[in-house]
Amino acid sequence: MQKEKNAPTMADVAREAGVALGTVSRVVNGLQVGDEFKTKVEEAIQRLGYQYNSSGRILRTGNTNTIAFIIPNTINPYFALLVHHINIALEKRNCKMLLCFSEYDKNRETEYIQMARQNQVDGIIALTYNPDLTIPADVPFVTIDRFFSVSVPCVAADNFGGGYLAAKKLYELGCRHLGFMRTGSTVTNEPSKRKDGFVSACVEMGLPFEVIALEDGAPYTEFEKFLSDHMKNGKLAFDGLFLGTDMLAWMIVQTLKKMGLRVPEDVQVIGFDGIRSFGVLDLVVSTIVQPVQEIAEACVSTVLSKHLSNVPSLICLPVKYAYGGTTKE
Amino acid sequence: MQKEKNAPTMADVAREAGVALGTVSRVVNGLQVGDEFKTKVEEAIQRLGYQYNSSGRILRTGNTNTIAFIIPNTINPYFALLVHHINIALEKRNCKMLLCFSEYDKNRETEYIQMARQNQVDGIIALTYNPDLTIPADVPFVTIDRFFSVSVPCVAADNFGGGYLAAKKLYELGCRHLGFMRTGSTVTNEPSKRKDGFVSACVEMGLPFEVIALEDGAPYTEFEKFLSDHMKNGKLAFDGLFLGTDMLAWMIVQTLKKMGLRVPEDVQVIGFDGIRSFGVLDLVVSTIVQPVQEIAEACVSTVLSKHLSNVPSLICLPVKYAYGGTTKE
DNA sequence: TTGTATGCGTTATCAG
DNA sequence: CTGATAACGCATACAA
Repeated sequence: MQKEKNAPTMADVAREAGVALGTVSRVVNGLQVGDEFKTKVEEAIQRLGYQYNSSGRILRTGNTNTIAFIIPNTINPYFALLVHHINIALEKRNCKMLLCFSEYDKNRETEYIQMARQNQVDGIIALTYNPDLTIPADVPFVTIDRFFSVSVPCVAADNFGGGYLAAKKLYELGCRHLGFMRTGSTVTNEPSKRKDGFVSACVEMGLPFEVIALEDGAPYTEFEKFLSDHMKNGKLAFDGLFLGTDMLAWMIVQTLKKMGLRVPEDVQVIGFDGIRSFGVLDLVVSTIVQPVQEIAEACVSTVLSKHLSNVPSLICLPVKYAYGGTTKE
Repeated sequence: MQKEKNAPTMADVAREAGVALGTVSRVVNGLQVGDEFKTKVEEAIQRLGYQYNSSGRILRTGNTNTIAFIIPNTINPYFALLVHHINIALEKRNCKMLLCFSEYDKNRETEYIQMARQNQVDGIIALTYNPDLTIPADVPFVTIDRFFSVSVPCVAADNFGGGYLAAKKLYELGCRHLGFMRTGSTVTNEPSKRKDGFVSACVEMGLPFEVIALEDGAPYTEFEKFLSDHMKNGKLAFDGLFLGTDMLAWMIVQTLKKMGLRVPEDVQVIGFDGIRSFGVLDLVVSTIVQPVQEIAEACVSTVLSKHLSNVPSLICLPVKYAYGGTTKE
């Protein structure tokens, strides 16, 4: 494009219209210009097919109106949803999104942060599990689901409340022996609190419960073993299960069915996230729904706020329960 | 960031290191520099925390190493997969991706094309259903699944072959009365050929078949009506169904089950795309798998090829059948 | 090999 | 209200 057949510049337009360079700039930026001049310039722009060059503008103003968003990938439906809503929230504010896929890779994350700074982004939003990520001090930085320090705002769903709600809901639906299963990063992060809320509710209600928490990468067979270890005479010890994510919940439902158990008749299952099949159809399982849109809004408005100093360091947004076929209703 | 506390520039580094501006540039770009000078510069860069400013470089060189990718959204799992692989293919070539979500909106598409040009991108890859999109002549442009003209390369799966394969496969698996259902854009595009391939195979095999093709946005109830119209004494007229996409296939499977039919015992179902639940688990339905990675590779290598003139105008990549639980196997 | 100087396209500050 | 001109940060052709 511009590289081959060098594109017309403001100088070209000025020459074509018979006005000064500055006047063209003023027309392009919608500043006060005499009607006569304005039309002359606009006609010249049409004739030449002029398009303004953003690098010139950025170089001069230092303003990119761009936010980098660092996320593992877009394959995971929850991440896809997040990307979607972050983009909408940014567009609303006339901002572009520089999307960076970390693929859960530590080095990629730091490279992308560097790249973002080279591109003069106005801020960075990141969802990362990297325990020792160095956060640049000179660019507004907001994280999702992961608390670094009070100087780095973190936006997250009310994970504790969600866990609490799941246990309460299972009880309401008739469950009397609960189980929690999850796989997660070794780093303590906000989603870890799902367990805490669950345990807290169980203790409060005086319900028996068990917990199995595996590290990311642990073989799924360990969950299967956990379940079969709790089978007696074709009956599972649990009548209600809460899973760390919808994905795990979905996998567990398959496993339970293979074991000859009926969901939700024999075991009720609640996941976490609020994933729908194909992104738009029914919920995959009964679940605690993350307020993705609100999370995105909070991230964007926080990262763009002029004074990061008087912004809360942890923004915790309410979740809710939704029926998705794996509970009685 | 750089906006607040203006970041160090090459001039600052040069001053700090006691060398000339050009020397710093040469060090940064990895050109031949005397060892002594080189270390002096590198130390200065460290001390100042210098990061090069990409707008300066772009303005000077005209080279962005960026490709714009225009796609409806990231919610649809197939699009998510595409984004994933396009990004990988670009990274491999040291290119960045400028991701643009059209949300199926005509105006957004043209705006994004304009934006891409303003950002001096080296090329554009687009998946669009806009019938009358104006394709800029001065920037390499590659489309996915949609043929515009011989001067605009189009990359697509072998949709005709996929439809043909689906019909053949259903026959092999014992089906003797086939049905095809799809919903799609009114614009004739590559995916439209899925039907043609299917019909072609049916005719060739002398199999009875029926086709229902609705426009995008048509209510799903029309498909339900189509199915119930073909029920006689609790039996469906079809024993094999081929659907335009995995999403539709999945929905139809739910509907069939609600109608009291067993899949695959009573009706076998094949979809198109190759979607996995949560992006990484099992296939959602038996399906014709799109070669997403190859499509992404083809798009990227085509859009980056220096001489677009001697590039094929339609790149058609082979598909394959995969079992996903909705066929007998 | 290193230093110097110019220009990429734009905005902003001055004069007129 | 408009015209001329100086930066912005960088790569590079040319001079030393």
